[in-house]
Amino acid sequence: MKDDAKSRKDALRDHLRESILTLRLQPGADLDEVYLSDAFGLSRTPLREVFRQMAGEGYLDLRTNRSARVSEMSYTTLRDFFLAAPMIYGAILRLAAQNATRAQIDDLKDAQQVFKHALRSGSGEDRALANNRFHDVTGEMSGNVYLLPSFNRLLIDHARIGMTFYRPQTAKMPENLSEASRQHDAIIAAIEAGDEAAAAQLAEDHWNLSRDQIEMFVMPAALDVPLGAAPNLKPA
Amino acid sequence: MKDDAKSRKDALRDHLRESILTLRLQPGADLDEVYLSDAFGLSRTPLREVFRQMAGEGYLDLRTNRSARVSEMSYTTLRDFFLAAPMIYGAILRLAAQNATRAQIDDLKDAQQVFKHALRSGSGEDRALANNRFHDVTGEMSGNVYLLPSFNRLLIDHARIGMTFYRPQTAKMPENLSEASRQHDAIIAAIEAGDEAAAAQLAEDHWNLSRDQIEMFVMPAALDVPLGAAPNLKPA
DNA sequence: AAAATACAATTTGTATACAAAAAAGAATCG
DNA sequence: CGATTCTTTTTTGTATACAAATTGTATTTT
Repeated sequence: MKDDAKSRKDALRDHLRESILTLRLQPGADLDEVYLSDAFGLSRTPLREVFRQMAGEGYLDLRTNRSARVSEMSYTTLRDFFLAAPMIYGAILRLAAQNATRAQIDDLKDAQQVFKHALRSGSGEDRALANNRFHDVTGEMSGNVYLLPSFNRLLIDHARIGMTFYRPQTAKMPENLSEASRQHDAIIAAIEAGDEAAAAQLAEDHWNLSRDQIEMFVMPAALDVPLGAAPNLKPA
Repeated sequence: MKDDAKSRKDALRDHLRESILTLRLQPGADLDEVYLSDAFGLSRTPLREVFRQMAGEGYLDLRTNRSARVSEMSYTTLRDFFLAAPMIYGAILRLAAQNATRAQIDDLKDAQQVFKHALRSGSGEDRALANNRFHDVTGEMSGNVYLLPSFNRLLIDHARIGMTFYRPQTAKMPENLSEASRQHDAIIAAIEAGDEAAAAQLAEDHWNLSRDQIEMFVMPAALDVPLGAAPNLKPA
């Protein structure tokens, strides 16, 4: 177990990545250079290099003479997200079905095992990270350097959107999640069979499910309370 | 005219960017930190931050304990390029037609003027940079943060591919270039009219033209020399 | 003479010191 | 009081010094 500067940089990167994907660090949050360099045993020089790299990947925003921030999310980005995601992910899964290696398919199955476990017993954070890992592997499978920059950018906000909207407040949530899990299984099968068309279709289905969940959250069923009655806000 | 550290960083960035896009710095070329920091009046710390950022954008490859390199291009990437480019660029132009502002359309027209001028009297480098600028503006118009990472990555290699394959060796080259220029005009018209479908179609046409040029370069017409005769390699 | 090793020179990575800019707080004026 | 200016404190940016790793060269060994 090495503990050199490089592995401490990796530790910082992983920490920031997980914190951002799980919303432990919220969009727009300021990062403290001296605190982080202290906490991870790095001087500010290598720390700032990590910032620059993660800014390029879409995790952070850098502004001159101001602190680094977790990249923002807005309602505009939500719209842009659902415009771009089906197309990019369709292409990614198509290429994955064409190019996936045996080892990558095994990785994907492992990731799905972890995801299923997170569904049963894990927290929302575990679920988001496991889901992120699953899709990340499909990106590796596609192996197209020109699609990956956008895809990886999408995965960041996919995790964050999931953390926002997949909360146990609607009755249909667990149902949606097991449907998502079934879709993962179908994606694995399509890739393993080299079935491009099926893979592309599954990509679209997967986004429609996400969009439904978000619609449910943004536009909940109206409260069933008679006019004039005081809604019981605090259930015993 | 300021000459502070920030503007020197910008100068370095622009220099590297132009050198890479025009192939003055070839794919795989090593970059000398001390030489560059000397030449641009920066210490190595800010210089390395520029490296990290440009690596994130796809201009450079960084390897630990080894010099930074101009990002590689291979025949694999050429294939990946033509798989991804029509889809991404189609989406970009579609969104550009939806969202372009008056000011952006003026920018695009300016860029096209510069491109036309480069066609007539400029060098191949001028042409590549002007073309890059044109497409860059269409990216701005689309305004979709999820598509731009891949699109910008594509534009880097688009310029480099153009520098490689658009050389004055085939008779059809000038013809192809004026066709490209006409397509630019048509793209401007489609965006100005808000005609999404036309814009998307033009994106596809534009890539087909590029692909034709490359095919012509990679698979030239066979030399018309009778069997047994010595081809005249050095024309008087 | 070729391969292997040891040593020197160069280059990359990190820490620290200092300069410059923002933010926060104190004093002044309306 | 509230807004504004000035001063102090904190934070960000850059330069430099040093440590670690890599590359190149000379020497030794077979």
